[in-house]
Amino acid sequence: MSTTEKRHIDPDRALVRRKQVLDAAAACFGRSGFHGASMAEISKAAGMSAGHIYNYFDSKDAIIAAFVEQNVERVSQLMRDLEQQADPLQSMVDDAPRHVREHLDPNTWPLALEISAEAARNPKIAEVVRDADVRARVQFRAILKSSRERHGLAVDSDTLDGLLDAMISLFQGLDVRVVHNPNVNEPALARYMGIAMKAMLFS
Amino acid sequence: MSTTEKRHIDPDRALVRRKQVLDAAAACFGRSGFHGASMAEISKAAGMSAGHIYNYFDSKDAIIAAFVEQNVERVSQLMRDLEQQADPLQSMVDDAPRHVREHLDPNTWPLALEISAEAARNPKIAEVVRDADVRARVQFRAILKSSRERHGLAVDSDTLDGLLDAMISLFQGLDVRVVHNPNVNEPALARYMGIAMKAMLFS
Amino acid sequence: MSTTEKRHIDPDRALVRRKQVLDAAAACFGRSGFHGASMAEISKAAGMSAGHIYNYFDSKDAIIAAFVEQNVERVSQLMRDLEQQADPLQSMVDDAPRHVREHLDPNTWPLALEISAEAARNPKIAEVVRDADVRARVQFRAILKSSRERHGLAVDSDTLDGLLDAMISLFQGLDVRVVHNPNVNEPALARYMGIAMKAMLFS
Amino acid sequence: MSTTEKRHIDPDRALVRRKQVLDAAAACFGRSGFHGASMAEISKAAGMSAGHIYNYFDSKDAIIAAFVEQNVERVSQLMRDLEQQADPLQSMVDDAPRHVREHLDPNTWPLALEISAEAARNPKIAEVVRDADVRARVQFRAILKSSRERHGLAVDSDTLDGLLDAMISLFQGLDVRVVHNPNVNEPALARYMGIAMKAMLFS
DNA sequence: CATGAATGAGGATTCATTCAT
DNA sequence: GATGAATGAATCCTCATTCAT
Repeated sequence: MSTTEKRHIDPDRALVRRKQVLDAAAACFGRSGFHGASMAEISKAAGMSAGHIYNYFDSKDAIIAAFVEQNVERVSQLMRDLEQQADPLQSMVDDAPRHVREHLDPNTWPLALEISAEAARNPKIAEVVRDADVRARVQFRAILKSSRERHGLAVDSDTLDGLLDAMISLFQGLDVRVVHNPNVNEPALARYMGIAMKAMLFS
Repeated sequence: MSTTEKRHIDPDRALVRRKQVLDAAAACFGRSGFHGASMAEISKAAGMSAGHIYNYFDSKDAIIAAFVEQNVERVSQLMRDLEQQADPLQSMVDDAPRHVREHLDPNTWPLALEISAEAARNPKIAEVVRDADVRARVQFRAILKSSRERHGLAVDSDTLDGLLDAMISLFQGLDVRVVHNPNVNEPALARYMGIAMKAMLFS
Repeated sequence: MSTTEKRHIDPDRALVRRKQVLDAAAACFGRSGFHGASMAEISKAAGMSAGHIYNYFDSKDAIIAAFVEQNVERVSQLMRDLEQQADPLQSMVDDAPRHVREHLDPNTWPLALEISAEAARNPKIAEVVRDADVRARVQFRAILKSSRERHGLAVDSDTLDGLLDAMISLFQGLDVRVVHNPNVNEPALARYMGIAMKAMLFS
Repeated sequence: MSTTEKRHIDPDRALVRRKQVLDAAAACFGRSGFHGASMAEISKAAGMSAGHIYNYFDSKDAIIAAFVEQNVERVSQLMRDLEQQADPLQSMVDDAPRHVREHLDPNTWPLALEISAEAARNPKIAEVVRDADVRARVQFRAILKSSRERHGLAVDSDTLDGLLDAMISLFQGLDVRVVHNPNVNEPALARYMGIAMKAMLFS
């Protein structure tokens, strides 16, 4: 998954332009979805002619791919943050409310859903998403392993596999949940999320 | 629940035709997504001319809406099944592996995701989905309430709110998870799902 | 090179429509060239919406290919006519004026040129054109061989090769010539064409 | 002959630049045709920015026109060469094989065809091409006249008209021929070309 | 002189929808 | 009821051309 698509004389300016487009795309994608957002819509939001966008991206699909790549990188950042914690297991439980709040943020979840839905049928996007997932799981697994060892808990492969995916599933479910129930009782939900996490992490 | 779309001479035949279309649509939507599936594709799958479909549905959006409505009803059926159990709380925990398996079935999750993503941007679909969710939560809440009372557990409103959404979130997350990690370790995941559910349901 | 592109319930009507499009295309191609003619232009000339044309042709390129195929078939017809003659060699010489006149017809040559120019860079068209040329040469060669044998002239392979291509070249040159000199002195030209042909055919 | 396109500080440098562009254009036009070659392609081949080309040419059409003009001048050079010969008629016949070889050269004929095809629909190009043709015919006619007089052959206007166009036609046909039959038997063809030329020139 | 970023009109193509039969 | 021919608006994308630097 390439980082720079075209050669430009001034790479900084080009990067700014690419960001402009991706930011505009984020807004449009959130509003209308990948397929609902037209290049015209995106170009207007980016303050740039539609034709010019093609100096920075090969196609609309390339914009979608770049956008997905960018979004998918945020998970790795999360992992790095978690790594810094003294006791990651406890931190996760303690930070549950914050993470819940973030996952319920209406600027985030429509895009997360859109990405997953797209990945479900677009193999190119699926690849991006799955590669990122592999990387994130590797990081997460290492964190869980060392933390659990310190707590004297099991760290066999199956255990880590299950814990890993169950934990992530719990959070990814939030993005879906809020679509179906926008009036979710956040504190109450966070409390139970904490209960579930604690049970899993320390079993 | 907007069922009466058109007037027909023979309502039974009309119903058969509508079902034909919806079944075809299900296949096409699963393969190509709501926007990727064309009316031509659907009409071919339905063994019916494209034009004729418009005798049963006002528009493609109407087909999507009807399809979503139909899909969303399956949750209610689940609730009714659960209601029949002697000890629903324990049944849920015990049945975790089966539910996990079902949610990881590749015939199901792409559509679940597609529906959620569509609901995130199409208000009409959002309404359908949210109405169904309200109804499902009412049913689920009643089941949880009576079961937990029998177990001497708290049944205050906040508790039920949180438990409800956390439980559903956990399962809805599976549909997303499998997209990102198609090689998920199912038994291991099911085990931890069970742990999380048990902790939540009996807290 | 396929003959029927799409399936239609009424093949006759479809054929009429295809012909409509090809006739319109002929006019537009003659006026503006393959690339200069837009689908909008063609559709207007065909009395049919641009979108509808795609029910009969896969793409604009397919229209070009079909058009070329159709044009290229006329040479075979010429060969069949020639075959009927009692003394093909003499007929060719005698009919020189008529053939010259036909090649100078302004409805014909722009398209012949356009086809050759397109074949020079479009491999798909080149194939069509070359296949037709092979077939035409096979027919022409047989005619020349038997006629020359009857006249007691050489019919070795090289002789036929050279005679063949030189004869065709002479006529194909006319299409080019008339572009460069639209005021060509037709009878005078025809006379010298006859001289050249006679010399070649009977050497 | 419209040479003075723009005013430049250093006319020599400008001429060099124009040549750069025309050479690049020749390569691109040969590869992709007039319409297939983009300004971006040409500018890259010319080692010059697309924008800068517009300091030397008013438009892409102006480049095409200049390119055609330049190409079309080569015929005059041929005439001058021919003029130098002791017996031009015999020289033509003798040099037939060389001329055939040159006309079959794949670096030449695609452009000749492209030019003729363009002239068939672009009046501006048609004018350039026809003007050049008039001049070439004047030169050729003078050569033929004096040579034929020396040989005691007819030199009336009609005779020269016919001979002229038939001779040129024969050669222009080669450019077309080779597109349709790339495996042309060159020596055999040259032999028959010689036969035809001899018959015409000395009749 | 020279660049290449930026524009915007125009092109091919798709597709939901209509309607005569 | 049922067809599929027909429409036309909308979409992505290309490219000649301009212009600030």
